[in-house]
Amino acid sequence: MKLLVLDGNSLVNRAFFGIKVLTTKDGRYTNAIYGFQNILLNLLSAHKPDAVAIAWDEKAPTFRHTAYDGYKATRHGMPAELAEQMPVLKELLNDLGFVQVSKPGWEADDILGTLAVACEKEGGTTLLATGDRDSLQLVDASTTVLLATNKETIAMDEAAIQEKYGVTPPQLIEVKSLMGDASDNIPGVAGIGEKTALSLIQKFGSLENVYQNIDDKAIKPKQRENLINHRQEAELSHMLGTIRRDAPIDTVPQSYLRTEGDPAAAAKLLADLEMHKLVERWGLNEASAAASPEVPLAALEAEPMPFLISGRCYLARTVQKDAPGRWYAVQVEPEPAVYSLDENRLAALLDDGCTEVWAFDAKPLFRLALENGGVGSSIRFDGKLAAYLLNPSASRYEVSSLAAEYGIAPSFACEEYPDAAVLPALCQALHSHLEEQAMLQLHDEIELPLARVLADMERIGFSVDADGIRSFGQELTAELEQILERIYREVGYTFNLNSPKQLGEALFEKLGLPPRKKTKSGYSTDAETLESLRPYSPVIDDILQYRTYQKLNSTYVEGLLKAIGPDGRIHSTFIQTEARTGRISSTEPNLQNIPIRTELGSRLRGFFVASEGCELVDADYSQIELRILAHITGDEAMQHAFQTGADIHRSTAAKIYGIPPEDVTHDLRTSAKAINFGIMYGKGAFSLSRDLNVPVKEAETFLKTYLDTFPKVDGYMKDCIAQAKESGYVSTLFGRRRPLPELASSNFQVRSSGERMARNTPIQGTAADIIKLAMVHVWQSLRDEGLNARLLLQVHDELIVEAPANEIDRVKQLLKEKMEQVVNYSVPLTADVGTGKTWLEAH
DNA sequence: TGACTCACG
DNA sequence: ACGTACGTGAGTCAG
Repeated sequence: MKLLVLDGNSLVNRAFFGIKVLTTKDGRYTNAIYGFQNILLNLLSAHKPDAVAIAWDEKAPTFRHTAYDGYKATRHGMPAELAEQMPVLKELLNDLGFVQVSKPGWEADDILGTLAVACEKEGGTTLLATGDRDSLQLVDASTTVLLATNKETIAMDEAAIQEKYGVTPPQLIEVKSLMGDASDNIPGVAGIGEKTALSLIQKFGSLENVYQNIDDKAIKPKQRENLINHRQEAELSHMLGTIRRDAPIDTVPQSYLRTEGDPAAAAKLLADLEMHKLVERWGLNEASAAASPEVPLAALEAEPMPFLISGRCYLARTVQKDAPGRWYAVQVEPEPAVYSLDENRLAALLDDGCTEVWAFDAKPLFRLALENGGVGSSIRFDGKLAAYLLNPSASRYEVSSLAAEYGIAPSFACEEYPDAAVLPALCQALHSHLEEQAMLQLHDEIELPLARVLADMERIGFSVDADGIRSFGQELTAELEQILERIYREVGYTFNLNSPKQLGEALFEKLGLPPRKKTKSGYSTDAETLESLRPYSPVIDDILQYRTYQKLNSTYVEGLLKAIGPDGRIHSTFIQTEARTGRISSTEPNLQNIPIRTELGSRLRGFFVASEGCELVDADYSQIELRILAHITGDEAMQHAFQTGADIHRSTAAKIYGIPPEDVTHDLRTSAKAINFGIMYGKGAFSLSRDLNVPVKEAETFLKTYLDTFPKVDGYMKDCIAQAKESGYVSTLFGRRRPLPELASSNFQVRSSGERMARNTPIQGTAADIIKLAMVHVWQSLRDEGLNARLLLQVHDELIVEAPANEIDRVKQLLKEKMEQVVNYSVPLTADVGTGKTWLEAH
């Protein structure tokens, strides 16, 4: 018999603190329930026990508590977010057929100890799963502790404990009675820590024997004094630290065999907790199907589409790793049918004029249509975009998991395309949710048409001067070699400069520079740290320069060269369902972070060029986020500055200091600029003071003056957070939502972060909405006017168009007009337009 | 795979 | 007292 015993309280704590935020749609916390199941499932599959017992602490007072009042007095109560999950978890485990055990006055680890003894008596073995090192004392020939750490689970048997601590498992009690345990309020002997305690027990074997040999010369005089003075505490600690093995519980190992439980109830509960994947992992699929009302199943096999569908059809692609899957079409009326589709049929369907296409992931369909001379005019709905709008925080959007999430049951069976059976109902559910949440317009007028624009941008690509990039790379490589040689000479040995760990050792150990910040794994060596070390050694300048050059060379020169297609152009992928604020992102390669802030880096933009006979037209919004802030808050002073075309940072500085704008010095303007941006992100006095190089006190006053000067900004931010706490989400001016479960956290850090997201998302998100809508308008106008100019790239507040020479003037005008007129707010939007042969010139 | 660093808005 | 600015993606190291 192999018995697995879980220390429920210890593991649920690990699960709770290990997973940041996880809630159901209506705001119930589920992270501990989820994490605990993960741990349990992993244990089951790794160790395949015959029986499982899950042990829980019962509420205080515990047995050992009564013996010593200080015991556990300092242990924090369970956070409310965890406490609310406990009864649900216990119910779930019960439904899953696990036996749970607890006893008033006894702790989970006493139950662990008791069961280990019981199992051994029967000739079995026991695995004790816990996150608490205390339980290591229970290890013996038939008992192994599976110690869950932050990273992994380590199996600790007698040999492992001997190797790690140099003592036997029972001797760990002796060690602890000397060193104590602050978290458990076990006093130990003052002045004796882990090192001393271990070496004493290694030498003398037990607490008692230490006192028997108290005059031994191995014990230092000071330690001897402490030992003698605190003998009582040591003996008390010994009692407190000994896990009991006689808890009055059922000690027949067979009692812990897993029962059938109530699979239907478990499936229902998991569905309610929105943990649809876990239904499958627990093997409850049939139970959940049985629990749902019977549906007549029409068995269908996919067949090649014999004719054009007229009416509505649903399109999706099979999910497979690292490759695009196969497209299939689902028809509901007049009879359910599933068809496999080749590209020709697909392209025909997308513009046939008598079919309405509801797709899941429309962008590749738009691309296919565009490649075949169409525009995808039949595409009306995209389930993936809908799912993103409904919850932009998900990490992926897939038909199967969304169907489970939205409670969709298969309406027929299709072996070849299992998702086909839920696709129509899923799309309909997503559509009605969008409607309920007033986001249908966002889908119809922004996201779906934008998918077509992005498909076109990906298809067209951005022409680059490959030779130029290569020779720039050679310059960098040559320079890098020299810098590297100098650095090695100055440090005195060669090492891997790309390794922050090795660099830290070189700087702070070999050269003895003063360390500043610490990271989780050693010394911090980021640019800010290095900057502050510049006065100490000339090597710092070289390292900073190396970093800059290395970044340019590996990420940009090498990265971009790899991405050039056979047509000499770079075709990035734009992801519309990634950013939680509503922005789009760019990958493989990322064209939204090409350097510009330094002269050297910006040279790369010179290699992004217009094709033969064309020029680039670049337009970027001026201060779009601050303008949105001015509009959204209704602050008259800020609005006035934008309405009169003033320099916003100068005018902010003038208002704050009560001086005429012309008296604003460069430094004052810089501070105003920092605070203007800081406000939107929820920056505090601490970091503002660091940015501006002034004392925190001064930054505090400055911040307060700002908020007094712009009271509506202050009011807006407060309202924004209060409203978000009330509703659980924030919205942009276009109605795009972002749920913020972090706001309900009792953890200061998590909650504060949620509050900053609540301040920033409406602004960043509204800006994203605006430029997205502008892109749709620009793309459509270029088409309508029969121009050959093409949108190439969006960089959050900037659009880049490639236009034939004869279209330049019209395109400049069109871009500016469409971008500025996309909304009519209380402050004007302005776009600055430039042209040139390269991106560097045009911007 | 996660941590670190750094490029952009 | 907490820890200290929002949102991204990519290259590199090290366990």
